[in-house]
Amino acid sequence: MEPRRLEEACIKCKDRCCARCFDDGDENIFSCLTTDELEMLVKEKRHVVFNAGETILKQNTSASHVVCIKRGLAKIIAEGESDKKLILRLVANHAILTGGGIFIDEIRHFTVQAVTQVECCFIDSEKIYELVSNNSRFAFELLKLNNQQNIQMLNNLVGITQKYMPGRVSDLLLYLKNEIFLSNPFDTRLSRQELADMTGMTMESFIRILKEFKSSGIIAVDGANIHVLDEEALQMISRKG
Amino acid sequence: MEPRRLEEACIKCKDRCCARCFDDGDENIFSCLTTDELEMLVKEKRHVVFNAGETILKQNTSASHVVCIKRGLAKIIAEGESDKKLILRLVANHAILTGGGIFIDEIRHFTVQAVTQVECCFIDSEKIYELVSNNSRFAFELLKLNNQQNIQMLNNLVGITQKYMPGRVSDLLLYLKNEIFLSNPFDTRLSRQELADMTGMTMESFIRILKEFKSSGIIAVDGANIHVLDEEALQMISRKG
DNA sequence: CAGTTGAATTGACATTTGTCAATAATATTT
DNA sequence: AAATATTATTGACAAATGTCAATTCAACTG
Repeated sequence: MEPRRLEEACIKCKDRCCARCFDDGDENIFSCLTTDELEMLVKEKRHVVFNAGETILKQNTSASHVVCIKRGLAKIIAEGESDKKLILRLVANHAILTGGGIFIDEIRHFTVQAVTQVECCFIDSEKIYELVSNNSRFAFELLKLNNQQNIQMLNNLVGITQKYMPGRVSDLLLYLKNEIFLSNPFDTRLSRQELADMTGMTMESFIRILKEFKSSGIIAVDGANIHVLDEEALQMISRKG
Repeated sequence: MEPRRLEEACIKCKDRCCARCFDDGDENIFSCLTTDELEMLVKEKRHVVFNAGETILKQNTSASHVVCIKRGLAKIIAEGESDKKLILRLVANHAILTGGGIFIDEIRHFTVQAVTQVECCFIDSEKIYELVSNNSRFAFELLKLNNQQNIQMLNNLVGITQKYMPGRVSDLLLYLKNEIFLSNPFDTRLSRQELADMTGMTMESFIRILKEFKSSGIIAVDGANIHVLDEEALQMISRKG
């Protein structure tokens, strides 16, 4: 199957692939929808595949759609002045991306870019509004999602402002291992620059910390493949700052 | 009138002081409530006055209530390891504080402390849940509020990670002038340490930048009183990083 | 009012982090 | 495989920021 490009309508979705996709898991904010609501949600959605490196959502564009990631890995980037970038977090499987400005200014406050090939659905924001209006459990779920992101960002903010680089790198490694890849030698698919952009430091500094960890026997590194050998140590370093 | 201390039930609220308070302004998330809903919300609330310096909400305690600030100024603090603090933002007049963990873990993710004397109301979280369930416009407003805080924190994160100290101090001064005090010579009521804690830098560094700005004629400083003389310059410094 | 306390300021210096340039490694193209 | 790009690594150095200690200033206490 060849990777397809932008904006192919999800014709094959007659099999309700999305409905099923949106169904599974307890974490799923769509699990509270009735079949009718799910049908409505899915009806006019657009199923799109992005190749690695492609931009899924662009910061500062208007936000008329919500995106659900069905497969693949993407990075959320806050673009600052000049060329500075901060990667806020990675998103995988069933993540929902509202662009940050939904309900307010309808502007996207960050860019989302595919790390691997990403299969996702574009859903009209109107549908989300409609669901919030008609299904209070859904509103609840959305609030929950929002708050989770808020807390994650708060922790990020505190970590980045209060920890030295080794602590931040530890946090990143633990995050990748335990929250994103869920396996131990894990293949980040990310360049050193991108990893550095997740910690708010320069690539060179990041590489140096990584090297220290490597020579201390805390991790093993082979290219983009990282193996955490001593998680305790990482946690210690994370705590110590 | 003597300042009163914790947890005085709002008996004098027979005059519906809060209903009125919660009524005014378009920004108010309660403006969409019916009279009945407002009565319900206000009925068992507790009206509390905190003196300057007192802790209104404490991080890591359980979050059974939402707090509405009716009068005064408070600071929102993320407490990190050791003694490090990061002041996330200031809240005044009609702010609603959910503690960050509402709908999720019911834990407060930050501390709120009174800067001036603060008059506020404690409302049972259950009531908020009830309103979200029954009034979709309210759910909407709450989502909006959440997203606003999210965006603000995002901007904060980007600023703190990507700007040098002069840029961060500029941002702080503009924030205080244009979003909190809304007047030009403004009296921060905050110590140098607190101002520094809003920018993620040490007090000494903060003082040095302030001194530079002062000797450049960009601001005039007299104790906690700050006068922005050249806002253009601040904006320039903010942009330049 | 003298004495005491805590905050604000300053200076000297150490540490952390970033910058720039060179080199090595890896991937991509021809 | 050679040539070319891109990415990763390293080193030397500069700049930004933090730390510590001394001093000044302002507010409060008795």
